[in-house]
Amino acid sequence: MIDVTDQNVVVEKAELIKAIAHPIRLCMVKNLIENHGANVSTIQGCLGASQSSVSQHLAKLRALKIVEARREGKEMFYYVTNAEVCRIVEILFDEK
Amino acid sequence: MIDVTDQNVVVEKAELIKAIAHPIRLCMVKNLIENHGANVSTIQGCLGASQSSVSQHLAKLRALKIVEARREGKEMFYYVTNAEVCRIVEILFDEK
DNA sequence: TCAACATATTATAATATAATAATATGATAG
DNA sequence: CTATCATATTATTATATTATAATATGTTGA
Repeated sequence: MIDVTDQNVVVEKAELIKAIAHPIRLCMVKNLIENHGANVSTIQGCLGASQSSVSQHLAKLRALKIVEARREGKEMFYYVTNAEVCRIVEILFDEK
Repeated sequence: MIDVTDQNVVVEKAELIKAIAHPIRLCMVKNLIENHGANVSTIQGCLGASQSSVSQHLAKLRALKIVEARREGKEMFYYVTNAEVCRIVEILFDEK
């Protein structure tokens, strides 16, 4: 009666939104969407967070394929690659 | 340069999605939306969770006004009252 | 009134997440 | 090659979340 597939989907979706359910990460994702990506120092500048903190939060977003990064010389350029997350952020910050 | 209002909005939104960023709570909300509400024993039956666990998770959802409850005799009837959350759940479980 | 049912609350222990500090890696200019 | 800049990783501690167990509250029928 309990569909295990469905259960797994719920767990996965919960993990996905958990990844953006933190002020720093949500702010990062929001800004990355608005600005079509940015490098780490820029992201850091916007928030008040430490280098290590920003990097660790980005690692979590990367782990769930919410963002990806490409190297640009010394810097890393991050951008959002998850359409579902984009839609959710849109709903959250939509001035209706 | 840093808009405190915006900061607060981000914190609030992060709290909102954090409330549904747990498998049990996400499953509850999803089912409550699909079934237009339910009483606690029904909710409990669907999940494998204990009475106490279900009740505590419902309390969190209540605290953020994601759900409300009305008494119906001995039972409590819960239903989702947050439109934003409905839209997010819709996106998450939409068979595209 | 009281037993039982449905649900909520509280306390506590287990686990997960986050912040901080220190160190490591990779790229480039010189 | 090496110093420096940009970022990542690791270790550790502080804090928050969760599950479990026990107890409390409110409702109803006998």
